[in-house]
Amino acid sequence: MFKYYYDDTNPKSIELYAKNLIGKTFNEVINIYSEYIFETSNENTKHKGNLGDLIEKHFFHYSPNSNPNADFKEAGVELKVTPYKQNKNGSFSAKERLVLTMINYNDIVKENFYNSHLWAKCSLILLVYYLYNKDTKNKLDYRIDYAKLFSPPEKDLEIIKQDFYTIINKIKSGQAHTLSESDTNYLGAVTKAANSTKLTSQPFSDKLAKPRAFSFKTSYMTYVLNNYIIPNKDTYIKNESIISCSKDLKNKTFNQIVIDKLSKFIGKSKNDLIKEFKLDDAKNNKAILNLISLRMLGLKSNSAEEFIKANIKIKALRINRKNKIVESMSLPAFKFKDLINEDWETSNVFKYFDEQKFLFVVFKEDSNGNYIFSSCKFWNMPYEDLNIIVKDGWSKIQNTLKSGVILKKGKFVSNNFPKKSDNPIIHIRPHAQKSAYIFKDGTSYGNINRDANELPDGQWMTTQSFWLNNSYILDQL
DNA sequence: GCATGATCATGC
DNA sequence: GCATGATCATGC
Repeated sequence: MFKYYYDDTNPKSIELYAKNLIGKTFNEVINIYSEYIFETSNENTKHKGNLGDLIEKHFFHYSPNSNPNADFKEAGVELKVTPYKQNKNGSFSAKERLVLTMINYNDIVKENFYNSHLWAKCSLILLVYYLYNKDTKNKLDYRIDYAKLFSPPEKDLEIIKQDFYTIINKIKSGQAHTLSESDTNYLGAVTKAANSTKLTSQPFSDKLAKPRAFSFKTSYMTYVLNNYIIPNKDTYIKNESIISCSKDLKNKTFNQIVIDKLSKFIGKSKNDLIKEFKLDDAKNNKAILNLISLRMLGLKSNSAEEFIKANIKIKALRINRKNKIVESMSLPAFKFKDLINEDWETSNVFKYFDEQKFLFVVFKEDSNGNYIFSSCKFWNMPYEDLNIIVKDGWSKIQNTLKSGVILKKGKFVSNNFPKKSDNPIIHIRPHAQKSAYIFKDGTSYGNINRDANELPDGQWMTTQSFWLNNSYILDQL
């Protein structure tokens, strides 16, 4: 038998043994390595930790546990079995965040980073990646492709520590109930409960909070996957970094470093900055303010390592002379048939704002019509805005889909979806290259397949997306 | 003047 | 060619 063909006090030995998993499906692993008779009925297929438990039990031959120490205590190694996926364009992403350990609101405020359970769970991780495929019916047929030890690099660790204290400080100020994953950069506080109604107490407020766990964000894990796990990729490109050295993070937070870099340029006009950075201001370059923002940060491209890991989008905003933000801000387009079947907590809109951070770079129009760089700020949607106001707007849009969309032909096609004025934060609007419709009477126009998608009742409508109201964005600055 | 519907521009 | 970010422009 294969029992104990590894030294559980030695990380390298555990990793070496784990390499036996590579190229095998979970079923094959069980057939080859299990010393038990495997009973499928015992495996609750809904339990997410399931595949990890399976590897612990049938491959490493120890009992699954949920204690706060690392799985291989002597070696200080934590085992994580986690999915990745292939995107439409061929690239690979982590499928989900990596949950590390529950946050005990009452205890965590007494801990520091290095004596926390979190550190025991994330200092050295054996990452076992399997390829997720939505067409594979039986999870046991997923194939394991990588098994590798991972420790967060020094620079990442500094940011993770900052995230840890951001979360702790929010708990200390009695705000555990407004925690959100997008509050932080690499380490997030993700909701973790059997159902959304379960709540728990917090030390500095009477308000009950959702139970949460520390996790590495999906965006962070995608970077880890592509840069530390998948070996020797042909396409490997070293991303630019904003932070050159981990020492820089000892005295200042990542966010503060970014703000300081940008702030040096406050007061300069768009035209000043175009000259300064020798940019080509082609007449209709819609990305010029974004490009300027990148250059102010010392970046050549829109792919800074830290922004990818933290899921941060740079948004250049224009405030005109009347003190209005010129445009609302679009989200990725959605399909009606997806939206109508969604629940709020797993909806794309919720996920987007729960996970997305923004760096707003604000340009204000002066009396001569010049846009002047005036301020910048990191932003993520506050918990209650998302879970009360946006949720309400989202539900009403979903209800219109359920009760039936009425399209009215004219020069423009109008509809009965809730309007911008019906919700303080979000509205929906067309988002396609051209408009395209199929009406109830069978008439149609436009490139249906490219620009429209089907409504529940068989009509087709120009593809829409959610937008953040410009008035709301202004309030957030 | 602004909301709403529509479309342009860029990067992959 | 598509997805997404950014902006235009008509009609109320």
